[in-house]
Parts: sequence; C-alpha cells; structure tokens
Amino acid sequence: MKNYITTPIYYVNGEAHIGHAYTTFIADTLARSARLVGDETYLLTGTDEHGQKIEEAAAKQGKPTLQFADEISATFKNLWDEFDISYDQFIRTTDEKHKSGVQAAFAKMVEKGDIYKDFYEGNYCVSCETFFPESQLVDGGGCPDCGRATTIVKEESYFFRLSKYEQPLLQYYEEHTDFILPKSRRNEVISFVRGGLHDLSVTRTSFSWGVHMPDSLNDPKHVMYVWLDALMNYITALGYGNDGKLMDFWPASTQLVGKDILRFHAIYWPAFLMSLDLPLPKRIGAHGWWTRDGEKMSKSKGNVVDPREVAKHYGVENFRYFMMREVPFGQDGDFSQRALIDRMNSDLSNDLGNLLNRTIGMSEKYSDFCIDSVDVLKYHSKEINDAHAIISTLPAFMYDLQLHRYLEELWKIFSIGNKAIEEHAPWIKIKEGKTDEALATVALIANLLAKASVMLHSIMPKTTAIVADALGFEITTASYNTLIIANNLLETFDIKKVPPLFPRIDEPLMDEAPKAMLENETAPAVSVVVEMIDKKETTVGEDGLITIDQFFQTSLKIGTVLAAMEVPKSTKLLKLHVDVGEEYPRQIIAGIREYYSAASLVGTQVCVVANLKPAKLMGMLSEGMLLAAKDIDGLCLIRPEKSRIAGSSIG
RNA sequence: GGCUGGGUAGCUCAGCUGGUUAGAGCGCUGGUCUCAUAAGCCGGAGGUCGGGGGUUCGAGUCCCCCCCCCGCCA
Repeated sequence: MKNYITTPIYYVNGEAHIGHAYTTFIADTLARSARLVGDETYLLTGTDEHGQKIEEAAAKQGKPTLQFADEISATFKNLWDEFDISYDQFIRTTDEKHKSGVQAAFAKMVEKGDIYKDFYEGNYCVSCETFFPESQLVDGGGCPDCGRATTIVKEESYFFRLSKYEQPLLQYYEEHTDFILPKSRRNEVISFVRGGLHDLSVTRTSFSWGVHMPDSLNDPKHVMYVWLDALMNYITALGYGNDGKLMDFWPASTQLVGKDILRFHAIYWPAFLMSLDLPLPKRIGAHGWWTRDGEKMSKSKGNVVDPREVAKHYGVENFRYFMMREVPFGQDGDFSQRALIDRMNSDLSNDLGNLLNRTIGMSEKYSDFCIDSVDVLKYHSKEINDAHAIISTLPAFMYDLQLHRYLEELWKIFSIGNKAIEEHAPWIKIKEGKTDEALATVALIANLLAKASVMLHSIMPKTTAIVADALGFEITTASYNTLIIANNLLETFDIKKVPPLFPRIDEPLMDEAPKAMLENETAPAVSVVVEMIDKKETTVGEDGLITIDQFFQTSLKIGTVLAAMEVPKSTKLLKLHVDVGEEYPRQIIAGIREYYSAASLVGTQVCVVANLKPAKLMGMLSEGMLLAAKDIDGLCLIRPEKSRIAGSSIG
C-alpha cells in the first residue's frame, strides 16, 4: 500500500512557531507509523515563497527576494532536521520544477475550459497597492492598513470556474464522509459550499513575484495568485507536469492543515484536482491552534512559544509526546510549562520510565540481567492477551488522527505492567524459592515494554529506540511483525542498564511568558515568584485587575528568620523558622537553597505571605511563603529596606 | 443576525440508539509494598449532569422555552 502524507507548505513571512511544529509532528508520526507497518510512504513538507508580501518584506530588508526566501526557508528546513522529521522531500515554490509543474496544471485547466479572462473588481487602496474584500474595510470604505479611502478598481485577471464544481464537490462530501476531519469542520465546509461558490480570481498583475503564465498564453504580465501556486505543490512534488515519476503516490492518504486554511484545501484544492482529472486526497485533517497559558500567542504580547526553546529545555520527543497526547485532533490546545511537566512526570517518568527501571532493577537482582520469556505465557497469558486487545484498537485511532486516544489507550499497557508487578510481587516469589514465577513476571514486563515501545515508536522514535536497545531488539518492520502482528515474545537477552529515560522535573525550565499587563505597558524584567506553590485559579476579572479588597485578602507580613537549615535529600529546599509576631515562629519551607545558604539567612528579615493555606513539602508543613523575585541571573528575596518589627503588615 | 457544535467531579473530558447506586485521567486525600525516577499498588472524598417546563414506569440521554461558550457565515 502507498502512503502519501503532506504538511502545508509554510509561508516564509516569519520563523517557525509551535503551530508549524505541531502539524509537522503529526505528519511525521503518520509517516513513521505507515513505514513501520511496511507501507511505502512519502512525506512532503516545504515552504510557500511567492506573493506580494514576500516581495515587500525582502525589499524592506534590502535583500533580493529570492535570497530573503532562501534564508527563511532554510530556517524551516533546519528546524525539521533538528527535530529529526523524516520528510522525503522539502519542496519550495521557487523550485524550477514546481513552477513548470504549476504552469502545466494551468495549461490543463485552460484546456478543460475552466479558465477565462475577465476583470477582477474590488476595493483597491492605491497607496498600499492592495485589494481588500468588502468585509475588511474600515469606516465605510477605508483601507484596513493605512485608513485612506479605497476606490473600486478593475484589474484584468484570469478566473477559475469554481462555480462549476459546486455540485460535484457537494456530492463528493456526501459520498466520502471522512474526507474532512474533524466532522465539525466538514459541516462548515459543506454549508459554505451550499451557500454558493463564486469563480476564483487566480492571477494578478500588480506584482511579479510568482509563477508566470505558461508561454502558450503569451500573457507575461500575469502572475499566478498564491493559492493556485501553493496548492499545486502537493502534486508538483511528485513530478506533475514534469517526469511524473512519483505520481503513483497520488492521491494523498492524509493532508494536514491548520483550521485557518481548511477552506482552501477542502474546496479550492479538490476543485482544482477535478479540473485536472486527478483523484482527490483521501482525507484532509484540520487541526486547531495552540494558546499559551490560556492566551492567544502573538508577537506583540511576546508570548510566542519557540519550538526550539521548548525542545532545548525539555527534549524534542517529550515536547512532541505532549502535543500529540494533550489535545484531541481538531481542538485548540494550550501550552503551558505546568501542563507539559505534568504530562512528562506522570506519563513518561512514572508510568513508562519507572516501569523500565523496575524491570532493570529486578532482573539485575534476580537473574543477573538475563531475561527469558520462556515462562511468560505459563503465568501471564492474561496480561499478554489484555495488552494485545489494547494494541488491536490502536490502528483505528491513528487512522482517524486521534493521536491522543491512541496514546491514552497505549498507556494502559504500562498500567497492566505496574499492576502485574504488584500482584505477583517477584521479590516475595524469590524468597519463596519460586524463581521461575518471579522471572516470568519480570520477563512479562519486558515484553509489555517492548510491544508498547513498538507502538509508541512513531511518536517518540529515538526514545523508543533506546528502550528497544535496552530490551535487546530493534524497532523495525520485522520486529513489528513478530512482536505485534504475530504476537511473539522477546528472545532471551540481557537487559541493558540505562539511566532513567525521563528524569522528573520539579520546576519550569524555561522563562515564563510575560504576563498580560495593562495594555501598552512593557513586561517587567522580574516577576514575583511564588515559591513551590502552584498558582491557583483566582477570581481576577478579565481585564486582569483586582480591587484593593482583593489585594488585602493576602496577608503580607515582615518576618525575622530565627533559624534556617537545609532539608536533607533536597537541593532546593530550606527549612526556616520565621518570627511573624505570633506566639510561635512559623515553619516555612522555601525553595531558595540554590541562592541562599542557611547560615546567611539567620537574623535577616523577609516578606511572608501569612495567610496562605499550609502545605506539605517533602512531608514537612510549610506555614507560609516568602516573596522573592527571579530573573535570568537568579533569585533574590524581597526584604524591607530598613528593619521592621516582626509581624508588621505590608500593604 | 443565520447555521453548526457544545455547557457532566477542582482541571481536561467520556457517557451510542432513554434503563440497576453517572465514569476515566490528572489533582487532592487515607493506607500499603519495596523491584523502581518521593515512583508503584489499594481505598476515599468530590457532581441537584447550564436553568426551567414536558413526555415516560424510568432522562445526563427525547421534546419545548431560556441563558452562556466555541466555530463557520453575513
């Protein structure tokens, strides 16, 4: 079976952000999964480089347009290389073969009678040299960019007979109910088409940075308008209009897009394909957006998540796992360090990583690292069967792009493993002399880990390769066939002692996004941090403002540190006794050891949140919290400028 | 304004064609094992299923009205 998976080609007007990474991760996952089961697979990504905006952006930087495009395009390609994306081709719309392919497609559409020349009439801003749709105009006809009055201008243009395809498209949607995913988007597309399709202006004469008309039309002032040019990449990449060498990969199995460009992919693109007498892709998947800490990301807010940054601090595959696991396909997701860390600790460290560690530990103690599956089915056929029952449900989730469900189900295998260890307690069996049984349980876990790793491979390729290596095998189509399809067990092997794959993370590793402040106010260089206590939801209004009463709900007091000691087994915590003017000093556990020695604190004054609900940190009661500020250079305590009586209130 | 989809535990959500005491994960909490990354396992608390009316022996699930949120369109 052939598999052709595409990402959109990314527009080179800015660097890659988390949304680009998300699409590309999904596509890469689908491709790796298809390859693993043995399908011939082709993964395409690339950059969209034409159009007036690029021309202008390059001019602004005083660069030749192509050089500008080269540079931005390279940042995408480099990022995918850093992220180990297994693309087979990185196409650029500035590639010669793409341009000639688009021209061939255009000629074909002309031949079909789907292209005609007319006038594009619209609201034109002379100073911006741009047409704007009625809906974007401001104040009864003003240009949305410069505010000047627009005029109705006619420009010669070629049109594509989109209206001709209204019925064929509707019929196609009707007959192929999973052509557009998720379903809610499908309804939107259908209702849009039902509303009637206008023919599409597909050329411009107002700029020249684009694909020109085929020579046969002898109309050099026209340039292909971006969507026609851009969409064609999916077939020009396969050699359409040229050697056609890879065209047997067409139709695409899955084409991924962001929800904002669904219309182009679910309406225009299929219509173009119909015009070219080519089959339509099997499915178009429209995914949602990512927000950060619940807020929309934007350059002006300065809260854009840089995928490189996340990968650098948390690891590409952990990041990738998070994105795939966190959000149902099609829905918007929220990125926060808290959510990422919770996922990593809970799913990766506790469930998966720790299970591997337990296996290594037991086999070291009980069998000198040797793991033999010989008695697994004798004692644990139930667990193996349960695992396979789970595995058999997985492909459907992958097919429907329900990666989060895929992972949710897959994780149940680790749960089976953890429960089995508890239930069969090998350490007891060993003491009772039931060595076979104990070792069978250890081998069971190894097998569960092996099978789960294979199924997890498309999402975490490198990590699972390490697990597989520790378990004495390699993840390939061959091992997929034996461990998953044939339901076989591992050959006898010596397990490798590997360091914990997913060390637990206690605190955010990156700087947090600047909090939304009053408009136009720049973000402060330092932010007050709340030591070791999660920020809870508050009743702050949407404008981010609180009343003075709300402020005084927090009791802030001056405290004098009477005693301080290091908390054993902790690198971060200090245990303090702080006098806040009460009968007894408070015990406060503060995460400041990396910045303050215990001795240096005794006798100094600090600011204490005095009515904080007591919390237990490492088993010790903490009856308050210290105010401190943190920036790149580290953390410092907030202290009174002059000494005050212990217990003095702040406010 | 029109059309979708949705409002279920602190959070994120699952609950198909109406049927025993409404579920999961995370979080919180009590207990417990020791192979393990303060991880694991067992147990618990927590929901008038947006509001109101109706159909029914029986409704989170069907019907009507209202409120609110997301999306698409205008």
